[in-house]
Amino acid sequence: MNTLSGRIRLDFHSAEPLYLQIAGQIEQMVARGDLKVGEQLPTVRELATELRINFNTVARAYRLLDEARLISTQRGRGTYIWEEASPAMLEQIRNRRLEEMARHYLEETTRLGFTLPEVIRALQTRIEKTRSETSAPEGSRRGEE
Amino acid sequence: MNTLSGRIRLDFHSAEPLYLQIAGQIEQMVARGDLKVGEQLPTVRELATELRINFNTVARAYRLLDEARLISTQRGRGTYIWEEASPAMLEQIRNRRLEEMARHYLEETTRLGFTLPEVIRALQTRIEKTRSETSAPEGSRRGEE
DNA sequence: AGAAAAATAATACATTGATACAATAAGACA
DNA sequence: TGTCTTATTGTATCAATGTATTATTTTTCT
Repeated sequence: MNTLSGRIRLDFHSAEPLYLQIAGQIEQMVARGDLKVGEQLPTVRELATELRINFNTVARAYRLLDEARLISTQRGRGTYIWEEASPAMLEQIRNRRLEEMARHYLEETTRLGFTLPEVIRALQTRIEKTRSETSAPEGSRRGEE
Repeated sequence: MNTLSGRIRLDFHSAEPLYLQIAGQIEQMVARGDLKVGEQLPTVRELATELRINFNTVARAYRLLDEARLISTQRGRGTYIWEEASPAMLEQIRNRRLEEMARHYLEETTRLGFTLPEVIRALQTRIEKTRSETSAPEGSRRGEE
């Protein structure tokens, strides 16, 4: 039995979609401190059974919160409250990650003995490859809506 | 305590599966020469405990590298860096790593919602920063970390 | 009413974890 | 020395988890 169970109330008559109701209520619980950092949420199937809805609807709510960096969904493991729940810090963290990844990319490639031109070249190649992959096929994308 | 312990970093938020992260980082170490031919890797359970994951996930990474003839897994004995890893093969691995690093860099940054210009910009910034650090000699920057 | 879009559900899938198993090594003991 | 037992190693199988794709239902708009 998880913390969430029995604490989410769905209004099936509401104009607000179920997945938004779920996401909103979880958001509130985090804001109130009812859900603490690192805490595990019920699985999509558990919560879906509780609420008598399809687990994909719960998954959609989770994905929304995941993209907002409020929770962390991990395939095969479960979903957890994100370690950094502060909205103010998010942008800073995000930018720091960008710097970190750039630094890491440079460090590791040059440590392998590649020259700067080679490293940049590899990135360009990859960019072009990604372009042709995402434009050509009948694209399934993630960040839609 | 094995060479690997404490040198593999997992990102549980990444879209990249854990077993691929592990395999990739081991490959990286071999390409860098941090892991030498014949050297024993930690057991699947050891490494799994370190990383706080299930040992089957480590086993999967090992199996991947085993199939690629980079390591040799032996039931009841342990896993070792493959004895007959030819220089040509190491070179191949090295190039594969370059591609992988580029792909990973792009994937993770765009997953965080950064645009291509932002990503490239971050890399340029980092390059310049590195330049000024290495030319203005505060020190022998070696391969630490 | 009919078409388009959004929300929800159904199904198949990939990743991770739990558990039991098989092979090898190491030590005990006759 | 030889064999037995035990511990340690990777392997196989299946369950549990979130994800992706597609279909169906519901809502919205004209």
